[in-house]
Amino acid sequence: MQVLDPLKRLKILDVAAALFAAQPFHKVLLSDVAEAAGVGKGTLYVYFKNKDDLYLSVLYNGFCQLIDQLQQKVDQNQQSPLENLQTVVREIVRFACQNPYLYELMRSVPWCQVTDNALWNGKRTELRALIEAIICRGVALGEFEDPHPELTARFIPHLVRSVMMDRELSSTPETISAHILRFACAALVPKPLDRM
Amino acid sequence: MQVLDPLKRLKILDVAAALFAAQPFHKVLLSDVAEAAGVGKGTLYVYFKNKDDLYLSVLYNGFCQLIDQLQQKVDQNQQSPLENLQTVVREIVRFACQNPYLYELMRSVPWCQVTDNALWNGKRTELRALIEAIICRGVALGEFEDPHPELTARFIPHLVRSVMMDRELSSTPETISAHILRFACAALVPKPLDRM
Amino acid sequence: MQVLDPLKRLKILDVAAALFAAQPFHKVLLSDVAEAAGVGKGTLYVYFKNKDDLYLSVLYNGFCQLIDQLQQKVDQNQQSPLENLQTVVREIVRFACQNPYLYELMRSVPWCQVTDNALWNGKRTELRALIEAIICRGVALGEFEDPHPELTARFIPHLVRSVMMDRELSSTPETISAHILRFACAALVPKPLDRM
Amino acid sequence: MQVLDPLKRLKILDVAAALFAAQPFHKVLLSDVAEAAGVGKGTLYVYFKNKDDLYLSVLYNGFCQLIDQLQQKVDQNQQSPLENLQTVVREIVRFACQNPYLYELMRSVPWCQVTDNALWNGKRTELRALIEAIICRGVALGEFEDPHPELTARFIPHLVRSVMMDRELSSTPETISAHILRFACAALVPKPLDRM
DNA sequence: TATGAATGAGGATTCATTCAT
DNA sequence: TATGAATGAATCCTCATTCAT
Repeated sequence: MQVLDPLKRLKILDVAAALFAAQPFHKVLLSDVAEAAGVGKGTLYVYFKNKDDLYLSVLYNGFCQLIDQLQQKVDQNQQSPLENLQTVVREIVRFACQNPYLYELMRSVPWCQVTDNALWNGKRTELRALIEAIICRGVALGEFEDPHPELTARFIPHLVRSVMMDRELSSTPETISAHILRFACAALVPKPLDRM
Repeated sequence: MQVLDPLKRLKILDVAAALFAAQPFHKVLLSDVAEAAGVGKGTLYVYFKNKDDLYLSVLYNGFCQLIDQLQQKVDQNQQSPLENLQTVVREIVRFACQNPYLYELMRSVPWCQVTDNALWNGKRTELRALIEAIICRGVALGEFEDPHPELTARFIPHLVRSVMMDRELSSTPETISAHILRFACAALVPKPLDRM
Repeated sequence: MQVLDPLKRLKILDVAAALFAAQPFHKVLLSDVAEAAGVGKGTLYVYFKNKDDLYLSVLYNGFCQLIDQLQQKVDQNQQSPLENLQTVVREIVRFACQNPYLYELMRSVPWCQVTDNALWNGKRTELRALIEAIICRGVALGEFEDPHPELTARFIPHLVRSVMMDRELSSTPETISAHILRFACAALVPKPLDRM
Repeated sequence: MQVLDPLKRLKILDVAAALFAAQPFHKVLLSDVAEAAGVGKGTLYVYFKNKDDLYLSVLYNGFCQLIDQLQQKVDQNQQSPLENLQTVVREIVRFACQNPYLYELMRSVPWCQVTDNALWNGKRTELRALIEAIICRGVALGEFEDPHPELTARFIPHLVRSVMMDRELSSTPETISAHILRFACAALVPKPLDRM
């Protein structure tokens, strides 16, 4: 869809993200979204097919942002797999702290049946692949040891979420990152003597 | 609330769990719940105050079931913390496999603002406490090593969910339990040489 | 569709017929229909799928009524084809005068795409067939003379409509019937001898 | 209203006639009209006050066209009332075959309450008057016999429409004209002597 | 107690119309 | 003049909830 004013579209996505994450879908009124975005109710329908489409676009947009940021950070500087992993965890935690609502939203498989569901799953896979690639590289270089990198790759984002879910903790991003990393590295980094 | 037919109540909770887990709250119609449970729409209001109450009861019921099963298994036989942890993980995985909808549902922070929200959250805390207690006991006995048992306790249920979420893997409960345990133990069980 | 209270359904159809005929479709508000029928807005949706369905049901209902009345009158008493034709014209005029709105509505092929469109066309055909049968019987008995009974059959209802359309005439039903009959008989009844 | 590009105005009227005739008023979107006419939505408001005005203009335009053609043909050559009637019927049928949508549209009483409704209805009256005049002249000359010329005048256009409405017949304009004329003349032309 | 017909507040969506360009 | 993005009033429709039976 050729979009008229991309900035207006982003503005809408932005305020919608905050609203959708703060309340369940059915409590978010499009009139609230419109008002918060400073546009008319009808304008929402110029940029999005309907409420479901808006919701989905919010999720997709957030996903893309996160992956782009990760990819950029990982590609940017030549780092070891361990450093990469640290970077990824820190970035995810940072993103989750900055966009707690959005990150929580991204948890679930979207229930709206849209035509480009494939596109969607593609992004999901992309994130997993990005993490898995780091682990695999680590295994190849002998830095990591992991019989199931694809499982571990799935764990990482969930570990972040598990901590984010209970906001009353008010742990700092650093504490969270550190604990997750400790957790992940314990499983990945081979030790002089085997255990278990 | 003194209820006349506890079995009918459970039947309703059961089908509601399946429906709530498969779709977001607002797509679950009470008429669907009633039909699936084989009762009249009005009957739902005999057993539950309203839709929010039904939703919350489903969650509460789920936590009670899971915790009861866990507590029973843990108390039952005198075991070491490590064995306890293994038991807990296996039981959670088993529960999640048997009640995939319910377990998936239990993930979320409840957004309904009802009076007995606290009661509800109490159960979630209870589950965490149960796991945390095992870890703390392990630390006390020198079997485990963990600077943040309360964080680790939060991780466990989410690790299970992270694997459950992608059903296409078709991993067996055993595989899942094993990988999660490997992961958790790596972080908890001290090794001859420290790292990090 | 098994209908709950057939009388309520008829009541709704009745007031809806008046409203739909007095104004174009888009000016008829369902809230007006509900109020006029003395029921809640939601009740309309218990008896009809949506606004289009209600509109269509009004038309269909009117059609059925008219045809039933005609069939009854024609079957009732043993009459000659000419007498039958007179009866039919008088009945149509009477119906049109009693239900001017409804009759005007029935003019057009319904534009709502409904599943039982066939059912609909069936009724339309039924009316034509009823009239055509009378003409054909007349031709067979030598009372009428008509190379195209199927065309003539189509004319009759339109002749009525043509007169009904301009209400300011305030001709009596009798005048209208008489003129239409004179018109039709002139074309149908063979003459060496004058008639009427 | 002084209009800059009369051809663009006609183009709009043309496509609007087709759309209005094919669907009820409320299903015709101005965006559809604009697109079909190859102009911008705003342009419609340059040539017409609003949607109602466009609709009315379509009808008015149609009547003007038809009446102009008829008047011209009737005035053109000195003819007997019977010949005039034949000309009129043939011309109406021709017009209806060439502008089936427009003609079908002209059937209805206009429901828009606009100020120049009168102007509009005047044109309809004009058409009736034109036909009535022919019949009256015939009666005056003793060629016709009709107690209610004003009723008969109303019949003619509707007879045409009644045949046009069912396109599956695929009768030629000639067949249609012939049957209508047979019908009309039967009622109008006095006989001891055979007619046509 | 169990029911489901009736309800109407609430919210998504449409589309004629405007106006800055 | 021509445009089409933006608008919001208008209205259809949903669905949780009630209550007479």
